[in-house]
Amino acid sequence: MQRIFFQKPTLWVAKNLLGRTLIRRWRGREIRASICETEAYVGENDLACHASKGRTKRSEVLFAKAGTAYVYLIYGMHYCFNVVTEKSDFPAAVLIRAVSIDGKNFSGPGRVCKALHIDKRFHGQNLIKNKELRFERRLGGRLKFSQIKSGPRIGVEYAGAWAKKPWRFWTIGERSVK
DNA sequence: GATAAGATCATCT
DNA sequence: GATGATCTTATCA
Repeated sequence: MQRIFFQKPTLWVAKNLLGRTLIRRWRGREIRASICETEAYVGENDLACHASKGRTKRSEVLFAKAGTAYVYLIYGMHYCFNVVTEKSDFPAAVLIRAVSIDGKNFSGPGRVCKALHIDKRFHGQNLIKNKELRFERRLGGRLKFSQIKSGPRIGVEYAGAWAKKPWRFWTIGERSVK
């Protein structure tokens, strides 16, 4: 996929990633994961976004070029995989929350990373031309708008009004709620 | 089935 | 020293 895709508005990217395939080359195999749930984190004003505290060592990568991987560890044991969006120096990203592999559902950022063997080695890597981890161009037509649902993001209650924004997107039939 | 607790650490204050 | 963009397991009903 081209960088220009990720340079578009984050909410657009989050929606348009649904139904696309993420391909992970691992030990000579190709793991094909269809994306079924995403979340958008947009800018320093978004209190749920890690960049809301400014440009720090942790959030630095969010300011990088669109198409860069943002991977971090949470709760001491789970990795979360994001793709940086929009223009450089504007901190925004899309979190991959759930994928489907061989018909099996992996819901939750931690499980997605486990299934795809993603860890902090990918942090800061450019995914536009990456052999180990890349997005496939869509094969069929684009997902119908009616197949996409949205709702508030998960686990960000502390973000006040920002927590209520319907910036989580999932495909119908794949909802993975807690 | 539902809810609660425990794990465990990089990053920020 | 506190705290998460969480998941698994245990303990209830």
